[in-house]
Amino acid sequence: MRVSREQMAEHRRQILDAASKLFREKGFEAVTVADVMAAAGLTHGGFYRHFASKDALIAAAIAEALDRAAADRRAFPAYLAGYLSKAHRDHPGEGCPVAGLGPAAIREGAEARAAMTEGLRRQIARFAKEAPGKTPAAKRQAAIAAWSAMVGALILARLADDETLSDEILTATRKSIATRAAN
Amino acid sequence: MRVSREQMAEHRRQILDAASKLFREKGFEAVTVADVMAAAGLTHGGFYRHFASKDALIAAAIAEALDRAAADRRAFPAYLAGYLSKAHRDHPGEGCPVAGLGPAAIREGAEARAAMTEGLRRQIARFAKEAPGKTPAAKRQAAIAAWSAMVGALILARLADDETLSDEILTATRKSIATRAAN
DNA sequence: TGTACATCAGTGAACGCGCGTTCACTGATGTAC
DNA sequence: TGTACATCAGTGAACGCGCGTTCACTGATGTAC
Repeated sequence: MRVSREQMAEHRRQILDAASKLFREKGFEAVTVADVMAAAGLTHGGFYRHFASKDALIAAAIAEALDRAAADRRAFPAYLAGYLSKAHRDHPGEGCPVAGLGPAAIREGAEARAAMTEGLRRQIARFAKEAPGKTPAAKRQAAIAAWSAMVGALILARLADDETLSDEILTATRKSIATRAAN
Repeated sequence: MRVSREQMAEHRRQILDAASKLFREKGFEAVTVADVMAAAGLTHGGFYRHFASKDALIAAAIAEALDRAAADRRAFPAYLAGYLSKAHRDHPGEGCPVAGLGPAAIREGAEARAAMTEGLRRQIARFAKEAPGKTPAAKRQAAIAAWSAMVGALILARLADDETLSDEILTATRKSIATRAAN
């Protein structure tokens, strides 16, 4: 049955939230439209009143997750500690969309990649303000290297099936970046 | 029709090579068993004489690609330059299996993840020998941080749809690691 | 070494399941008067 | 403000395609004698 405009907008938000979380946890392909709708408390048939296709949902979910991540305003040291933490490693559903969705987004449509690229730009610009270095170029270089290492370490830590090694990857990269950032 | 034992072994190699390349290029899910067999010059029906399932092929292809990558014996500076190059970024099919298959392997079976973990260990141990640092622990920490940054930068460079930004990610991370390694 | 037979790698059609998408229908919302 | 009607968000069954897997068959390989 028909629902109010406010209700429909709320449903759209629920669908995006569910998709964004499920995609980060299981990947785009392993999550079905029916899974997303069920997680949002709806049935799958109504999906197409909100999105033109699953691909459109993927692009929208990426943009949504990146926007939310950009709202994080912590200073770099706190951000780094949270990023390379066990909690973040173990909860990709609520975690960084670049690490969680980025590798798969390489093969997604133009819209998805454009959103990701914009997310990268924002993150680099944000880190560059606090990065070590005498010139703006040096700061930017340090910001890029730090961000690469953070994303890489989180992915490798999630990949390692040995917890000791996984923890070591987080700790070593965290310390290495923190040491440089303190200069 | 039946083929000789040598021929069959050769076919198995061709299947693994084709799979390893196609998976890195398009991902595990976008590549079908029929795609792999066609790339190996065979028809799909014969696949199950070689592997028990597509999942078994995925695990075998990961192990195969990692073994081949481990055969690279270049010293760190040359390896780094090749790793964070445009050629490597633009040809994932022949590139690093950790960056190309690792993120997707997080959601694969235990065998695939175990092979990846072993690959990580080897790479870290290899880099640690040449890494900067006074103690073995410091060298190992530097090796982990460098490897994280390399994998992360390659993934981010492949993700960015703007070539200028993508090149910048490669160059900035390469310079940053090289500077540290020189200490 | 040659011959007869069993084995089995590879072929291509077929099967069956899962999933994205469509559709007829329901009934509450929104609007026109 | 109240009433009649049109709209349309959501439902759940159904469709159809793609893909992993199976299977009967072929004919060359490998083996027994």
